[in-house]
Amino acid sequence: MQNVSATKSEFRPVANRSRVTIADVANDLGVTKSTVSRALNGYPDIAEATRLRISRAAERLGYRPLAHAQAIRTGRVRSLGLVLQIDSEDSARPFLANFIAGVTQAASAENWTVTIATAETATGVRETLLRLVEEHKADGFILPRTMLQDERVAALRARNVPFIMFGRTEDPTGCAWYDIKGEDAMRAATTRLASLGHTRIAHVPGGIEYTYTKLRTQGYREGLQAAGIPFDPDLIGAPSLTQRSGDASTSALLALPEPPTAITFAVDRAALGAYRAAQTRGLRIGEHVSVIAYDGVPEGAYADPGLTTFAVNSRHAGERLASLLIKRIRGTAPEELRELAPATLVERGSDGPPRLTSAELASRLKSQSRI
Amino acid sequence: MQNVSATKSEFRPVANRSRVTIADVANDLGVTKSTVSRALNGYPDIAEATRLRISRAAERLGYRPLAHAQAIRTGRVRSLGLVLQIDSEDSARPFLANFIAGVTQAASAENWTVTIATAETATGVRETLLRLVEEHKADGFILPRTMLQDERVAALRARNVPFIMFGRTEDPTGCAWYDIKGEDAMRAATTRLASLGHTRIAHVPGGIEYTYTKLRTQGYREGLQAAGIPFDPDLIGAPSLTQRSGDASTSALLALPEPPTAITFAVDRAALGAYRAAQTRGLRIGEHVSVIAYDGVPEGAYADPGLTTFAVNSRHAGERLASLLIKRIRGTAPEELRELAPATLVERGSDGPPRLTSAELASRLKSQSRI
DNA sequence: ACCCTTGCCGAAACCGGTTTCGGAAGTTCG
DNA sequence: CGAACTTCCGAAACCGGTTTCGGCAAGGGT
Repeated sequence: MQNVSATKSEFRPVANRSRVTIADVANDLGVTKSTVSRALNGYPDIAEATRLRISRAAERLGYRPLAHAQAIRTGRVRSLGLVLQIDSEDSARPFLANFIAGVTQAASAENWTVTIATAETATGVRETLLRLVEEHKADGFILPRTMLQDERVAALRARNVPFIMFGRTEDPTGCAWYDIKGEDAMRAATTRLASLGHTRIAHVPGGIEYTYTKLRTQGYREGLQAAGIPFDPDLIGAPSLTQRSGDASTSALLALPEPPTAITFAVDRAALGAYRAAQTRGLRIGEHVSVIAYDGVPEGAYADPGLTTFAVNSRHAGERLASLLIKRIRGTAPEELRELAPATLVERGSDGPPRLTSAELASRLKSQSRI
Repeated sequence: MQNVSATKSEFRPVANRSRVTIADVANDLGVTKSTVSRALNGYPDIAEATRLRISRAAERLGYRPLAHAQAIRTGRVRSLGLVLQIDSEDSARPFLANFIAGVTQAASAENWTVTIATAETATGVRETLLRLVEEHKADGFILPRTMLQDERVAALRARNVPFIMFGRTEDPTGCAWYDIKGEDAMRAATTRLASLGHTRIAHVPGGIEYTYTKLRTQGYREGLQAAGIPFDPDLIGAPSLTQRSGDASTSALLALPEPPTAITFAVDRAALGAYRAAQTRGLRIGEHVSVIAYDGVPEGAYADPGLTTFAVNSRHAGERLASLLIKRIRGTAPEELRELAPATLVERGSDGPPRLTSAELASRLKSQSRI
């Protein structure tokens, strides 16, 4: 026997607890491993009485199959993969906890687990994804925040690895997805503002590479059209995902010769920046400037006035994504796994009838900036 | 052959791609599997030349060992477990993304993965933890937010499963940990306020069950003592973790006959509630009421004035926790795996010399409430 | 020249399951 | 009553690795 531990970098399991194996169950009953395995996995060639005896014995002895031992033969580790892109500062934060909770809960319900990884860049995400695929750490993947052209989709599609998107994409072939109808929400937001009497309604989009941004902007334009308001490209603000950039974007819109009296935001966080922009100018949100946003972040409730927004249930999204993905892994065709859910309007105080017309607002802003 | 798929609930892997196995590498070189395995795992009884040949061939053929196939013999799945408690609304949110990023990054660096799960209640967490242990889905666990008496610790200790705490606990036997010295931060916050001239300094603690709360409150009291200010139990506010409860807690403190002119908060979120409380009363944070908090949430930077706080680098915490845990799993004694790191002071505008004495503040508040 | 190490690697068992194959009983049917 | 099916389960191979054991050849000591 050679002394191995000197060079070998890793060693034996700390706890080599005598776990009950399938052989123990078999011995206890005087049957073979294969019978136990088939009984527990619901094969039809096992007598019902035997199946009962076996499952009771397994229960009694506290037998738990080892997922990775099964995996070696079945090729299935019973795990869902989730690779998150965590860039510098901003992004998906607020929902993350709930989203993960949803995913893991639905996975647990089927006795699956979730393998999570992160990367900072898009290519980093791709590499990580491929590493997990290579080592088969997960049987399928959830792809959050899909983009119009998504390299993750391409990579997984090419390798024939099951996946589901949280979001949509340009080329839907072979794609399963769950998504929130952000376009409907933005259309509703716009018509709502129009029926309150607004005619200068702006829109501040989110990150341009994402599919949802295109859809939400599209919804805004549909809303405009439905209300008979002509589209004015000047009223599309700078893309914003954070409070800070939302502030900047709003400020720019208010500096327009014909400033908007209402703004729809693709993202709550950006809308929260509008509060600051308004406050700086002595304007009150919901009176001088109406705002409707999208996401449903908790801070929106505590803003003053409360932010009217279309909330998405990200926990539920996580749950649906997990169970759809499990179905996908089990063989359901992707075309049958496409779900869209509405966002729900949370009416608070940030929208109301225009107190000033665009022209009045403009002159008020101009007089102020002279001070 | 029987038709099985009718009853069996799950079936074959979707993609049975011909992956290259250790046998392929062995055949390619005319050696045996065992030689390849030992060469790749750094056993000393393999000639250096052979090792080189083998590792090059493995590289060339694109061989990646299957973690779960290794696990069946080694008992190690190369995965870290993380069970999060996601309660109703509030809690650990802001750091979560960075924290997870840190954990997964350090794990990836060693070619490990992270298995994540969530539960809503403490007992749910325990059950989930035990399920993961039973099925050996992870080789060890990271326990965030440890409490003075923590049932997770007890459960894992009893089963001899490696773990590391993010935080400390009452009985440290067999425990490894990484933690931020919140007590030092709160002491520094208090002495800082004292040296600015404050004498009525309050403290709003966090969740009482957590170890960190006890430590931070203790730090506050040490700071008081160092400044020669007697401790007044009235100045310990109601425990707060959210903006809303921070508002309430601050309001209660300001209603005191001798209100504090400065407040230390165990948690940023709660401190953000103080802004609201102050605004309602026509008070300005950093002038009439000074505030220093702890955590370093991004919103603090955008508050007006910016929140002075002791920031914790939760990403780095995640990294350290992951690498310490891996060491623990590899056999290092827990006593050698205990790290404490300081929080770093971020000076912004929420603290300053008292503009009013406590008595003046009280009378101003009283006159106001009459209106 | 002989024995004893030592270095290096092959053969085979093993880990904990799943799956194939075939055969012994029991049933059905002509 | 015998042949042909069914039903049900055992034996053994298999999955992709790791680890034990032993043996051969080269090297070293006397």
